[in-house]
Amino acid sequence: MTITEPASAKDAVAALCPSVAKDERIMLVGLLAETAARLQRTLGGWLESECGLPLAWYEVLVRIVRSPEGRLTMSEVADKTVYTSGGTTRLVDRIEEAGLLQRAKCPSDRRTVYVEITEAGAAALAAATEVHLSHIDAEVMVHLDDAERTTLIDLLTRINEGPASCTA
Amino acid sequence: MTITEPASAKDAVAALCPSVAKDERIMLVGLLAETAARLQRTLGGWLESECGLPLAWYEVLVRIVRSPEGRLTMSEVADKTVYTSGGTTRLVDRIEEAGLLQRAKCPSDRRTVYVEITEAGAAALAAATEVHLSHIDAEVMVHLDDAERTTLIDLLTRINEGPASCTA
DNA sequence: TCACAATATCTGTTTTGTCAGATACTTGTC
DNA sequence: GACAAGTATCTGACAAAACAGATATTGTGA
Repeated sequence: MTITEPASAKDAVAALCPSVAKDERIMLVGLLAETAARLQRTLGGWLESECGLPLAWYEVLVRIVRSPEGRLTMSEVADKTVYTSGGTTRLVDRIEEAGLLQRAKCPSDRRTVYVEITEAGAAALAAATEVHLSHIDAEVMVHLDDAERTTLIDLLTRINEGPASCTA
Repeated sequence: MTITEPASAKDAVAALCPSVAKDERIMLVGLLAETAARLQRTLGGWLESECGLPLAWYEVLVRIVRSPEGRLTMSEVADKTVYTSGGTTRLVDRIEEAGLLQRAKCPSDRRTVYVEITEAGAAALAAATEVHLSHIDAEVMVHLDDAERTTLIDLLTRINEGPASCTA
């Protein structure tokens, strides 16, 4: 009979602590999730309450505008927003129903559906951007100078680019 | 009568492009969301398929182990994981039902509920950590050297710390 | 050309999380 | 001590997203 009865879970935890709790790699992944979630909560809440535009919709509209063709396929929207195909269908359904974007046929491949922004969507995006930027400045940019912002974008871009792209 | 009929939405988009599509601040917020979501998809998928432990559960367990007392209140879990209080109640319900953590009473305040890890939870956490770390190394750390990882943690930590904490 | 694998999107169902409000407890004031 | 205000957690109803599989279309090799 040992003495480990009362706080055995705590002992197990103590054994874990150095390896788990302080590992920078695990901290980084958790911190990334936490930061993104917190920004989505705060910035998204303000954007929606002040503009009536959910942040998820904003992200879709921005990515369409950003694209070279001014339109994306459903698959591209799904990939860029990291939703499943089913989730994308329904998200686009809602935004389309609100009149901010529209589906269009692809003449060369009848499976493909293009997603384009409407005039109302462009107007909503422009109005929301002004509000959004002011909140980003107040909430995020006060913590970063220009060089740090660029660094952060660079590091995140590299993480985001998936499996190591180096060949040699 | 103007000539703006056919591609008027495109014109509106063109007017937006410089200000919206290329603004580093908006890119940063979108990139942060995208990166976090992508990692949750990939790392979370692997963790769950190989260990049966959802990433959201892992994050809760890690934060409990990381805490000085080895336990958190429901409010603290909610704050650290960026869930609502209701969402936290249900998340903790599920993890508790799986036997990986347990609620405990707070003697000094009967409203407060402590959340502690169980032996099974500690074991699951230890097993999952090994798997999780190998995937983090392969998916994330190949893109960053040690200094960059530290920089990234620093920048994210500052963003995460909410409203500017400077006083003068 | 026909069968068959691959691709793009959509749908039925279930899980997950939010929101608003309920409940239970504590604290400060009179 | 009683009351109002504040705090911590939980619950009911709803919305959003995942998962698995269906449907339609395209590309490919015998």
